[in-house]
Amino acid sequence: MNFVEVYIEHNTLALNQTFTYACSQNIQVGCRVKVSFGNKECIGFVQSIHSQSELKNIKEVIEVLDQEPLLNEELMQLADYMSHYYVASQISCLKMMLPPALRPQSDRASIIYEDVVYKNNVSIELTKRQQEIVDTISFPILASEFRKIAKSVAKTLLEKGVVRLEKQEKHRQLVESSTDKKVVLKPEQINAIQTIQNGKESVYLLHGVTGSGKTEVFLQLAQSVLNEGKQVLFLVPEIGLTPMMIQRVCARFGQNIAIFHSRLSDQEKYDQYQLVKNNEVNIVVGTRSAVFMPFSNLGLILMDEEHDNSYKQDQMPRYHTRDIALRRAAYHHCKCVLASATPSLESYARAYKNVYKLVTLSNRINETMPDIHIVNLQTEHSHFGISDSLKRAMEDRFEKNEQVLLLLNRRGYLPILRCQECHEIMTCPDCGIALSYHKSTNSCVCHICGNSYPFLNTCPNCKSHSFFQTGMGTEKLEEQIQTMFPHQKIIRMDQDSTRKKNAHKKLLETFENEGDILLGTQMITKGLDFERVTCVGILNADSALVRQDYRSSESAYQILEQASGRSGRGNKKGEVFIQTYQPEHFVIESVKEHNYLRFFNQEMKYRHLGWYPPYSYLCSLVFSSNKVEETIKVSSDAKEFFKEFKVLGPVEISMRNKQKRYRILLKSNNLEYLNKSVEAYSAMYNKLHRNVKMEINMHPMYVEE
DNA sequence: AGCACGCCGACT
DNA sequence: GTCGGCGTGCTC
Repeated sequence: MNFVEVYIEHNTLALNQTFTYACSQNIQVGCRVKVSFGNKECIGFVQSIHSQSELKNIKEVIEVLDQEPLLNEELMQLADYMSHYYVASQISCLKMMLPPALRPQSDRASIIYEDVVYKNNVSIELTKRQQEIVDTISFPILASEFRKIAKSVAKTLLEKGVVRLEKQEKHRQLVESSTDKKVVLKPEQINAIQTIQNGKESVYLLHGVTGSGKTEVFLQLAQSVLNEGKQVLFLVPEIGLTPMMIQRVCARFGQNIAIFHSRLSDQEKYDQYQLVKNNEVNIVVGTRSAVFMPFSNLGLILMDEEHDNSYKQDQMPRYHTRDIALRRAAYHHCKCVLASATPSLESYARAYKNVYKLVTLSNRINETMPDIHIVNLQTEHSHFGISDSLKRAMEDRFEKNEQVLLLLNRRGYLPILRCQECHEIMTCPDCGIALSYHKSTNSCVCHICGNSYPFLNTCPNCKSHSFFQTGMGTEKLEEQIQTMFPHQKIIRMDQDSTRKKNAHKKLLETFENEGDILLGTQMITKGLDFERVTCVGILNADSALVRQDYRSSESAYQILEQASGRSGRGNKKGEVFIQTYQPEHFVIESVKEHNYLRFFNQEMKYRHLGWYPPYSYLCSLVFSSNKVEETIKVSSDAKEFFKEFKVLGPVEISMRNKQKRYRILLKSNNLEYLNKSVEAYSAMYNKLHRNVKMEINMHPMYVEE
């Protein structure tokens, strides 16, 4: 009889311990089991196996769900590391390692099968038509395809036993074939490739300006690792935002690829996961969850746009893909290349200190950086949010049959609904923040929780019917630009217009073929590469600068620099117009000069003064409950507990779910001690207070919330 | 987390 | 007199 230590599938830190069950069958660590827990049945995950146990009243495992372990040694260890490092429950980390279809909560993978037609090796008299069909088809073939071709004959052929049906796991084809463009490398690119290939260092920061040909460097590095018979992991931020990157990787490596991202269905994720597990592919391209793929022989990790915030998960476990990637690279003794035109301060600081090896691509392939014009909105006239100089530039582009990109980082029609009578703002009942008006759905939408309410054109406070028309989002901008340029084709890209699957791709294709203006939110700043785009307009550069967050300058710089980088990527020189009320801001000036180092040095001074990362480690604790006094009390107690650290707060932050929230922020330069303290507090806390929820975020990307 | 047990107020 | 509120304790 074996005794197994099992994590119970309940995503709570209060239950972050193993329970012992007896098991008479053969079982291995990393398998799922069905057990009775309390008075109900639960799925558990086997963490360890022992031959004896001190406990009495041990129940027996009801059923062993997996014959082979779902996770290997490496991934089991990784889950354990994550759980401690991010102070998350073990089971939540274990779940992250698996595609949804295999996660402990689901009993069995709901694997979809499909019918496949095989030809039998028999000789039977056939009619001319039947023979013709059998000859033209190349077997095996999908049953649906077979029926399409054979039509009425299909049934007969089956009955006669000429062909047979077999069930097979359905594997969807995600890789699209496209043609690879051959590229001649610039000396700078060759140098970068050689530095990385010949280097002894394990982590590289590839700082390449936008349009410097980072992708080709990736592809060449990948190729040489593949030639050694090893696997490559290629991480990208949001898959929808980097369709061009995917296309190029597919074009180069064809069928050898698995693609993994959040927009796949559970079944598709399972398929792609199996491709890796069964060693059927050697390259994985994917977003942050792809970092947990079951590699057996990893040879290289490439992380594109390493600064991107979508690499940090904002639900338990709140991991950062970069941390995991570095750890996996260390385990597999392989190199990890972090790349960006606008590296995160953390990474660049490490490269500065030679913890990472810095590799720089400072020239564009076409040798010309776009000209940046700063438009001072304090002095220059603007109409519909477009300044005169930007308007002139746009008219000029349309005459030359070139394209324009407009960035407005705010979706919807009106960002705020303020009543003209009582000046009341319509707010989200759950989050307490202003609702945006969306004209397309005639509704008020909360951009935090996503809830939407029908717009009744009546102020809930004073029943008036008139609202101020101040500010604008992408919907309104689209409308107004269309009146300004009635003959131009405008494509709007934001969360609302890209909700459907593949909407991204379709919009971008339409823009490339027949569009004149692409307007959108942040999502148009990433990874787009259109030769005819020679003008980029950033309409509200200030909105990014004014956020109350220690990282706001950094993300503002990233957005502005990345957006600028979309201009003039082809043969023609590009221009960028940045509209701002603070033209002298150091972020704006650094972007104007294309001077990352200036931005870096200045921002590092501010971080040093405020003792923020990379000079310190942060941990945010957010408390919430429906009892305000108790929440305040608990958060103050927490501050007392952490009195050896620097603690900011408690401060009230925006509501969630109708509940007020209070946050404290811990700062320390001793990561290990901070981590141990938070873990100890968490273990204690979950037994103590159950009516006040605490959310732990180690190394948060935002603290303003 | 989810459920049972247990002790107090407002109801047929 | 009971129904049901949620504080507390436990789950191998």
